[in-house]
Amino acid sequence: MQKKTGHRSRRPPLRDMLARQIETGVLKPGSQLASERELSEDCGMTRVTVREALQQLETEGLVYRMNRRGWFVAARRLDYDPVEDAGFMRNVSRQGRTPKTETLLKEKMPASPWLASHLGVRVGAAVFHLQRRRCIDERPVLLEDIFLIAQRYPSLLTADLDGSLSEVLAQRYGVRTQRSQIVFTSTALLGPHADALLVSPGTPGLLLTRTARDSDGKVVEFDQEYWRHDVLNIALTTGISRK
Amino acid sequence: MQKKTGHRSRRPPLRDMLARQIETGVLKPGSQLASERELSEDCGMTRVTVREALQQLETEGLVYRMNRRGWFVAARRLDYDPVEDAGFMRNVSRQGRTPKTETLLKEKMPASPWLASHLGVRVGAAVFHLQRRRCIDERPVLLEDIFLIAQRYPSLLTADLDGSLSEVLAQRYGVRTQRSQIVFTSTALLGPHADALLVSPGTPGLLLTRTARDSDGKVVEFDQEYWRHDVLNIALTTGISRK
DNA sequence: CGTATTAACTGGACTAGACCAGATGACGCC
DNA sequence: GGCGTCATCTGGTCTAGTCCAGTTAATACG
Repeated sequence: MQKKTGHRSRRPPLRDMLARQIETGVLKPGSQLASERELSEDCGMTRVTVREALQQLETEGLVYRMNRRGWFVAARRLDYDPVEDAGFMRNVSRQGRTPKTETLLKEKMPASPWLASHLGVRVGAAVFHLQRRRCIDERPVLLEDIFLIAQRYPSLLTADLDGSLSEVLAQRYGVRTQRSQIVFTSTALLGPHADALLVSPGTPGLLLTRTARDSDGKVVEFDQEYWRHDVLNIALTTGISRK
Repeated sequence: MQKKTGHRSRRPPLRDMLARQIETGVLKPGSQLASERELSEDCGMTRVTVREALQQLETEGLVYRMNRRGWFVAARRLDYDPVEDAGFMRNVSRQGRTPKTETLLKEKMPASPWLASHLGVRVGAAVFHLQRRRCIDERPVLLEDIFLIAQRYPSLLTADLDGSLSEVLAQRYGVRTQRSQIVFTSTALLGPHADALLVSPGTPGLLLTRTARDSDGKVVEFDQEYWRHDVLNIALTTGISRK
């Protein structure tokens, strides 16, 4: 009449072993694990079984993989406060890490129906599309697509966009965000997003959608950020009184 | 010199097929998919491959499984605003769904070092521990562990705890939350949490940790909520001006 | 008629291989 | 010294099974 003992036999022995080694610091953040084949030989199990254990640890956020390079121990998560948003660059350096931004794409395009509804313009209106990849300590963690109403920001694409976009908007155009609507959804990273973040398609991820508006309620920017799921803690303080 | 065509062969045909059927409404929310074995025969692939496709859809949040019962199409996600938190019961019914709460456990226990630091009491102090499971439309979506300083709430465990806890605290003890500190972390649902939510261990999940304080800064409650990852959208509006 | 048994499901875990494709570094050629 | 080639790493995908453990519904028994 055993209820918890042994009845699942020895299901997660590799997971537990690695988890322990990571938590006790035997395996250090950023270091590479042994290859799947080595682990399977050492533990006397199939590669399929090893992969299951690793995928488990991946969804726990303890390890991550780089596409055909191997498995690595995950670093400490970044705290992100969507309410008191300090901007990526500032937030990352404040936590003792090294941020980097690459602009992968900047283009002018006509608004699709979906985009038009988010930006509050008519379908087909000219829209700037920026795609940026951001890294922490040289590791890609986030791919973002930013959409702006082209007419509001003449010759925006000639500006340096590797820093803070909101600073550019404020200094060159006098536009300031007053209110942001933010939605977080857990999702999977697929196709191009997975490629750009050096993860394999299907890895868990976090989608942050942000609509920023100025004091007139006009859309300043519409933003979709695809994060690796193991990089971020969303931390916020709700304050003041409420009824 | 094909770059995207065929080079990964026909990798996600089943995933795509099911995703299309779900998005176009051929498969309706809550309905059960064909069994893994059936799918593998129909599509001429191994069960391993079928499972990979299903797991992919699971981390996307399009389908979910119940532990040896089968795979089902996921329902619409719930919007949750941590800032304007209306409470689980009210929030769920407001969105046209049916909430339910079960209290699985209520006990008095001594504070571990970890708990003590979160509650601001000394190690070993008496603490109430409540464990509740909450459902939407009869489906378990959330398991929460609540910890309270026992001394603040005499005979709390005799109260009805299947409703709003904050109402009980307000009405019986005059204690009101003024400020909450909230952290969201994506994680995996393991062991007891997975069992209670009828998911298989290792499924992606969302951990919400909340520390609620009153106007004196004293801890009202400390709370850990394990959510199924596919149930929730975290939606909030950051407002008012900031520099 | 109700209850207990059981058979036919479901997914969960695992073995033992195969071949493909991107990443990397050693090596040799110019 | 610099550059291209190529063998050998890595994980990614897949086949064809096996056995185990809960779930469920049909069935037979009292």
